[in-house]
Parts: sequence; structure tokens; C-alpha cells
Amino acid sequence: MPTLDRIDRALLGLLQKDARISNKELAASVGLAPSSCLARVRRLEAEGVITGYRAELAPRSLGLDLQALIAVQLRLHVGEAFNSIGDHLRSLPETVAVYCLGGATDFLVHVACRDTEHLRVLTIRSFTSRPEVSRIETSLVFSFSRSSLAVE
Amino acid sequence: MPTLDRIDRALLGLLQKDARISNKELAASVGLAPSSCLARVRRLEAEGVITGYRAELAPRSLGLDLQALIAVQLRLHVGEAFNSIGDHLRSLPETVAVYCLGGATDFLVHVACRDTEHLRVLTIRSFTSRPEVSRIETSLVFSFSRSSLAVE
DNA sequence: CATCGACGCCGAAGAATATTCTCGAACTAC
DNA sequence: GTAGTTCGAGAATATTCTTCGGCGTCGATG
Repeated sequence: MPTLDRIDRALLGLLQKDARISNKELAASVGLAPSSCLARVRRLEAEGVITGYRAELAPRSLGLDLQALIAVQLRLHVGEAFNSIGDHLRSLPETVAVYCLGGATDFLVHVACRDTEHLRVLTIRSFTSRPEVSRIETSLVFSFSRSSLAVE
Repeated sequence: MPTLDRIDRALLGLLQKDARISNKELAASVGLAPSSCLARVRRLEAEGVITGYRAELAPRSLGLDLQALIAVQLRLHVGEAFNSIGDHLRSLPETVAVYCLGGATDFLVHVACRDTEHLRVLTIRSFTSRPEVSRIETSLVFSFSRSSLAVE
């Protein structure tokens, strides 16, 4: 388990805000030479602290004007069905995120659709028609915002 | 409203997978010269299709071993309270994401905590003690995974 | 207290990349 | 046709990345 010092945390904070920042600027921001900074970032990647770098897109720009959260309740909670339905949900092109939960709801799936018709077809074809699924409940997402993880 | 051609979509797909890919490699992958590729990416940024580049971190590495979804139901649905509580929730250091929803639940907040005690204190101090909040329901997150947006 | 080794940082240099600029081809509209 | 527009290629320059050797610090050890 890696121990993170003050500089590591500063790097993580900066890279969360802008993953495309140049190594030179990153180094200057934390007060290191570029070479030392690069070694730190490489180490954080190798240790699995940084799991990837992702561009964030505006769903609207892709014609996905409607977002929803679909709460899924399963019929059987045997392990195999649990995994297979999880994989299925994650593999849907409309899926933005999948939560596997404890409690009454087994999965919560964040999806992005073009319109209500698209959402309707999606819920039927990819959710309720699956034999493992007992019941779903769909909620409209009015707004969605992601935050950086606190690194302090 | 920008119209995205096949090359734009390829670029978006690649940048979603790895935001730190070099412009040269990006250009080669879509069959453009680096200069043309860079112009495309700049345009996608300027048009707001790409909203940012983020490093993804493993919460575990930061000592955040416990994730939860907190469903929030408000007492009053007057506009001002709605915005202020939303800003409050988004500003919490434990917050990973905030959904503003239609339906019985007004907000759904994804939080990352160190342990159950941290979560307990968080729910009391930052949720139930707020006057706008009528009721909350906390669900444990067993696993969480994010997907790329479909760009086709 | 001297020595050793490990660790982390710095700085320099060559390699690779980003960025800018200009040019030309393809297309459109008149 | 011709002017205007868009978009990509290529070259030249500026910037950055990446590696490598060396240095200082720190702790352990004899």
C-alpha cells in the first residue's frame, strides 16, 4: 500500500483538474524538476493510484439529451447471475456508470439517451426483458456533476 | 450546435480511453497529419464537446475504503433552497458525484469515506442537520464502474 | 564516527513532440 | 469560370519529454 506525501497529493490534485497538463508545468507547480516529477507520476501510475486519464464529453454534444438513473432489483441473487447481469449492464452503449449496491436495489445504472423513445426501448430491451431482473424504477436526471476526490 | 463527423467521433473515443495520448499518435490513429489533428481537438474543446481531461484515481489508494449513495429528500422545493443545497452537496470533500433527480428523491449523492464512522459523521453533519433536508437514505456501494460515452 | 547503501532530486542533452504558418486541393455558390 | 470557404498536408520552429549520470541526505552498521 503506497504512502502518499504532500507532493504526491498535489500532483494528484492537479492531474484530476487537468490530465493534459504538461509535465513541465506540473513540475513547476509542485516545485520539482521535470525529471523528478515524471518519476513520481510514473510511480503513481504503476502503483495503481492513478487508474487512467479520461476526456470528459458533454452528452448534449453527442445528441444524448436525456439522462436517467435506472434502479434494478434482481429476482435471484445467486452469484453467477449477479456477475452476468453486471457485465451486461456495463457493456450497454448507453451506460455511463454502474453501481452495485447493498439494500433493496441491487444495481443502479446511469444511462444517457437521445430522447424518451430511446429510453423506453432501452429499458424494455436491455432491462425488463432480462430474466434476472425482477423490477426496475427509472428516474430522470435533471443535472449531474462530478467532483474531484479530496487528496488532502 | 456542432456536427461531428467520423473523424471527430474517433478522436473522442480515443481521448475518452486515454486522455494523455500524444497528438502524434492520435493523428496516426485517425489517419490525419498531426497539425490537422491538433486543430480538430482544439475545435472540439472550444465548442464544448470536450469539457475537460481528468485523471481517475483509485479511492482505496487515498484511504477511502467506503463508498455510499445517499438519497436526499427535501422539505421545501422552493427554488432557492434547491440551489443552495445542491451547491452545498457538491462542495463536500467526500462528494464524488451529485445527481439532481425527478421523482421522490431530490438528490442522489455519491460519497467516498474512510470508514463507517466517517460516513456516520458525514450524514449527520452535512445532510440530516441541514434544515432543507427532510429525509435521507444511505446505501452501501459494493462496486462502481464508469463507462465511456458511445460516440458512434 | 566513518562507511556504506538506498533513495530521491537535479541538470543537461538528445530525441521526440507540439505548434504555427503557409500552401494547395476540393467544394460551393453565383 | 471565379471568388470565397473549408480543410488537410508539410515544413520550420518552439517546446517538451525522457534518459542518464551525479550529488546530497539519511539511516543503518560496524
